[in-house]
Amino acid sequence: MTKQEHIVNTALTLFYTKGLHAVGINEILAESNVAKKTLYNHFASKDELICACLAKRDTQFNSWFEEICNKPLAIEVAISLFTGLKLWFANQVPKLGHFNGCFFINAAAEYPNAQHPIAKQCMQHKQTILDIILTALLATPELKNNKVKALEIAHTLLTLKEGLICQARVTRNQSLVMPSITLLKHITQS
Amino acid sequence: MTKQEHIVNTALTLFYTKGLHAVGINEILAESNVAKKTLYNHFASKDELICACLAKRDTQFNSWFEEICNKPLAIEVAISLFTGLKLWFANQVPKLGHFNGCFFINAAAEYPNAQHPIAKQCMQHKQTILDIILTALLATPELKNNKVKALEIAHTLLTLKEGLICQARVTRNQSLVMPSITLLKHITQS
DNA sequence: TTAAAAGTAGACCGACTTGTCTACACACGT
DNA sequence: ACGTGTGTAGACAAGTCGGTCTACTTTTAA
Repeated sequence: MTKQEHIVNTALTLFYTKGLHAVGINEILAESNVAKKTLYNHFASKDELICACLAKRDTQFNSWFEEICNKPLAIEVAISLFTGLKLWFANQVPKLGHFNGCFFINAAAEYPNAQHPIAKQCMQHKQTILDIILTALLATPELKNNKVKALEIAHTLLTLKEGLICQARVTRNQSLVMPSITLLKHITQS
Repeated sequence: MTKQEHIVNTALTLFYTKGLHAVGINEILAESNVAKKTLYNHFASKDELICACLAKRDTQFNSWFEEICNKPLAIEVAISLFTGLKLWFANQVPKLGHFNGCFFINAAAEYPNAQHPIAKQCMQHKQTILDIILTALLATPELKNNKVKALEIAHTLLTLKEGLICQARVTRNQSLVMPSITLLKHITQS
């Protein structure tokens, strides 16, 4: 593992669990046992390090999310999504780390200016997630010829996903997934 | 208006638009034209001021939210909720200020420790919102005798609400409400 | 073997943080 | 008229922040 990767890994864990403003450069250095000069050799500023962490989390999360969504039928995509989320909330997805909400929503909350590179990267992540869901839905026989409906369902699934993450994050309650699942059954019946 | 109220109003606006850690005491003082001693006469610490702001936002938001939910039929509660959110996202609800997501979700993102008073207050707010929705649903003829289903729908509506707020916040896209509404129509048909 | 690259440890800088404290001004009820 | 709130203005303390820089050591590749 490169020094650079090691720094990003340590920083990502700290940023994700404590927040962006709450974690200082010195804490990252202490935790990773790296000299300050080394860090600033690889990253021009704290913001740039944060962006690298967002990028890392993006690939990390998306690879898990694509697995989750890769199901042959639309209803299975939805069910798999919710059961996957439930596992994540219960800290049973090691590669995502200890659950602390959506890193990108948390980050966006700390950088409200939409023009800021960090905010832009968070926006980009959400678009990618929508694309993953949409691609999965369009690969199913039910929806491959109905792009309009597929996009509508993808939006709805995304909304439910974000809502569940936020609720699990704030209220620390993991049992909220069930209503969404029964809801889904209603949709697919019609 | 009391000095204390004036300080809370100014602080709330700044905290909501810029984030908790991003706004310092001095900025609040400069913006409100108040002496530092005055502020610390009313609030023992910045954390206590933040808690006062959360409390203020809580009553402010809940009063709007109760209006929104106060509809005779369950389907109208849902529709009113979504159209209300859409208005909020479009900055057409003056009493809620310029839209910047859910203040409590944003705050919780900056204080991940669930034992922290600020985090607790955010949790409490979400419970109150659930209660408001549930009360509104239980007041309708369709659901007044079915508390189980009312609670299930309340949870689903809450999830959709949080999801929409987060999406509107991060992606700055207000047109996401429609899929949720068509979804709702599917439910009520069954 | 040797020169360059990349690492460590940590002093240091200026700006900013929360919070305290002094010195003074004004308003109000007795 | 006077004392007691409550307010203002701002210096100050003590610490943290991101970031730079020096001096030295280790690794790496030609």
